[in-house]
Amino acid sequence: MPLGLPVARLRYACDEMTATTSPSPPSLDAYDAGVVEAKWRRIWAERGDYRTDLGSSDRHFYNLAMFPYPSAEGLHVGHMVPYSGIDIYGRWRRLHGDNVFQPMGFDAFGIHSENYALKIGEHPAVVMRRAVANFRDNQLKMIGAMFDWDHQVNTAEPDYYRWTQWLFLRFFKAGLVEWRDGAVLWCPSCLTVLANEQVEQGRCERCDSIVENRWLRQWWFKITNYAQEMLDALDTLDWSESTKLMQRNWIGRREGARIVFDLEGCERRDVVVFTTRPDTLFGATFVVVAADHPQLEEFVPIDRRGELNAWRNRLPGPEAEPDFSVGINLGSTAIHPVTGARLPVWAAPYVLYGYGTGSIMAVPAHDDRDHAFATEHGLPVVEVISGGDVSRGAYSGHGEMVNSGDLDGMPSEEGRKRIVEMLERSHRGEATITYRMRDWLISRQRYWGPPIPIIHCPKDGQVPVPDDQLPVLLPEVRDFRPTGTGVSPLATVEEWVNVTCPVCGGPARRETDVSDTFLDSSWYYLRYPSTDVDGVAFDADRTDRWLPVNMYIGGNEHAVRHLLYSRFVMRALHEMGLVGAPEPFTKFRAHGMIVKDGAKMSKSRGNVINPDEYIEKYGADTFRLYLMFLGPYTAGGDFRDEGITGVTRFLQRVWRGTQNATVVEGGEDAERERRRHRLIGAVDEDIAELRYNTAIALLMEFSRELDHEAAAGNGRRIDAETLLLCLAPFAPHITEELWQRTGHEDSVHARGGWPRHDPELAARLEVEIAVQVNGKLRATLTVPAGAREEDLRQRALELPRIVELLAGREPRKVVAVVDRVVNIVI
RNA sequence: GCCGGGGUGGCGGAAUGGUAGACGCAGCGGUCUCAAAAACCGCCGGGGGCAACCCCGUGAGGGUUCGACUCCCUCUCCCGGCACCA
Repeated sequence: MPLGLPVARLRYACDEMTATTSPSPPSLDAYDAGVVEAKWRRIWAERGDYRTDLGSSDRHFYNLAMFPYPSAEGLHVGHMVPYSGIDIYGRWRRLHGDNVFQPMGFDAFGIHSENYALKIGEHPAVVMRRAVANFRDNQLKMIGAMFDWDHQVNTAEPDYYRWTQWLFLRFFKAGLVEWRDGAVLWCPSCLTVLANEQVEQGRCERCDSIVENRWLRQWWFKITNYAQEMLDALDTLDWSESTKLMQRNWIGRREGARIVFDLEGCERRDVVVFTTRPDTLFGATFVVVAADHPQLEEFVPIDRRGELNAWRNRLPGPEAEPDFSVGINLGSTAIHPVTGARLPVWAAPYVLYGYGTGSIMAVPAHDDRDHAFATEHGLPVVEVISGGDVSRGAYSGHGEMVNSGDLDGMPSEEGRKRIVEMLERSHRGEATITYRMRDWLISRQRYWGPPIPIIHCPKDGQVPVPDDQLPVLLPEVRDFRPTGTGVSPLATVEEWVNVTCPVCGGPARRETDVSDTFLDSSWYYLRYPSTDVDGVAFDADRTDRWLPVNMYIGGNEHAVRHLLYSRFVMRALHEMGLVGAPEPFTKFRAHGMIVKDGAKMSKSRGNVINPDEYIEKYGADTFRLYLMFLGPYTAGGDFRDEGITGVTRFLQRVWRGTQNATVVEGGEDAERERRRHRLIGAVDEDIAELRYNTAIALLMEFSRELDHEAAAGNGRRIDAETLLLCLAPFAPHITEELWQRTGHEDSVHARGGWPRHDPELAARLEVEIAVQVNGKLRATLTVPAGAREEDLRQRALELPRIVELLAGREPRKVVAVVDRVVNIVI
């Protein structure tokens, strides 16, 4: 970098600094993170510093990170990111005066724990209790977060799942639960059904087995009732845009039309199709019904049913790559609703029963899949929108209509409206909206979950277990292995299954499926504030006071499932009048994922980094700071520990600098006050935006300057205090110790303790202006802040270097920007 | 394939359209020391020059602008999500 006089001066100043820098006074003992951290964790716990008064009407702030799924492996480094991140945010809010509630719990039910228990041959309840104790006492408590352990939650304990069952019954009574047959995805290894969100590319997300299609009677939550509301409400939420976008895509709202085609040659009289492109109606050359359509037999002439069923039994599974050669001509005929043309009716797996109406009008000229299918089976392709070359492939853009009767020559966007109007007039169709999102399948044929609180009575049907008989305890069974027959292992516990019907008193059987783990976690944030209230899932007063959650941090891997289910549950409860707010999380930020060698950390990959050893070796403060300093909080990245010594040195400097900064009187120094106010303002802004890495960089810079000043004997006490307060959210133990050592009796984390920031005092008096010639830096200029453009121009043009470069030429133009730059164009 | 996000020193990363590389790691040089470690200080994108300085440089190419890492277009690679959704 081209540097002139200022550098020379800087060098000189530093040399001087070297001379005056002396080792720490002998009275200063060495910083021992282990001792300091243990001491303060003990004191905080004894004093109950972080027990929240939930009844108080103070400025409340509900600060939450997604709770962990306790597994035998323990928490890895990646888990510590959200917990450190939320704690920094919570401590910062507390310093700003909020009454912060920051609870923690355990998502302890579910297939993951159960699979592990099966593997090691222990009971899941035993494994779970051990894992929870390890997570809490050996790991979570070690990071020095201000979790309020008086309000922890464990979804696998009866005092929690009692209310999960209660919640199920509220939904049941509100008509939001259905027991119905449906095509479900079945994992042949986990031996249970999966929600479609739990299937990735045709494989089970837990065990990677190829999933199968099954037809089972199952419990469903009607989340699709809220598709539009949940989509609309996204606009009101302060969430990471990427997360909102994923939810929008998942909900998948599509505008289009339903169109009726009469049928001939089969039992069924007509078929309704859904299309997003009604403008292509004239290009429909055949109709396709989903291969998994439950009434497919009705679409085929009676004498061909055997053939159809034989074909159906040979279909490839759901994991197969799209194969457009698979299809069967059903032999019946569809009548085009406008032209009256006779179109063949086919069945194929490329059409899905679960979306739209389960049947389509195929327009091979303008849809890639229809084009591929038509090519495979020799079906006609008719172009109805110009703009592409339909002999080579489908053209799905817009254009001018052709081969469309009276509409020829019209832009297709316009034709779309005209065709819908035409269909509505003749009652052959209507404009409609369809969503990609499906209902939530919550049945699991497994053991380790809350039994669904329903009793099947031969006379009264599906009868809810009365509230006063909750919880339906999960029976202790010796053999909890999944059966693979489509029923849960609970079905083998005869004395548990056989009950009397609450309505008629006759013999009846319990529902033997348990509910999806995501149901447990869809309402845990409602439980935290009320864990100490008996007799209700969540106390109305507490809930109104504390919900919605003000800040929620978690991984984007839960962007659709957990966050969507939670929103649905909250919204439904709101509509039932049970909670005041329609949305559970006002603000949500996804943290970045820490990976190791480019892969997600997991035991199976053998790349798990255990945080315990780092905390043991460097201390929790250093570890927290290091994780936050790795990069932008919301970005994530590869875990390396090469840089951790930088943080160690930083804390050493803080330890030394703050204790040696003793100047109280005569420390009025306008320039240092300016620097101090700048620090407060900048750190404040950075924390608010979760820019923890840059906040730490500012603190490092400040601490080095303070350390130099302190070593020279003129470090200001007020600078030390400011540094400690601004650093406190990141490094809670060391700052508390130093706060005490520098003569304070209260806590550095006391509510409302954040240093006052005055933006005017933070403003710079002098600024350095870049002087460019044709956009290239040629000199700099130091001027009073706010100097006018005219003055900047004049001063710049007088600089010797600039005079030299101009060599007498007259500048064509001189651009000046206050406090920034002067650009001389020649 | 579609929808997002990104590509900046040896490395992690900073930069409201205005001095690219803050902060940190590693490296090099130094202070201290009998020595080493620790700690502290300095240097640290590439090239040229004795020096003053000059040229090049934010994935590639083009554009807008007095001025572009930042805005626009095309391409490319990486990461994430969705994926037979009509």
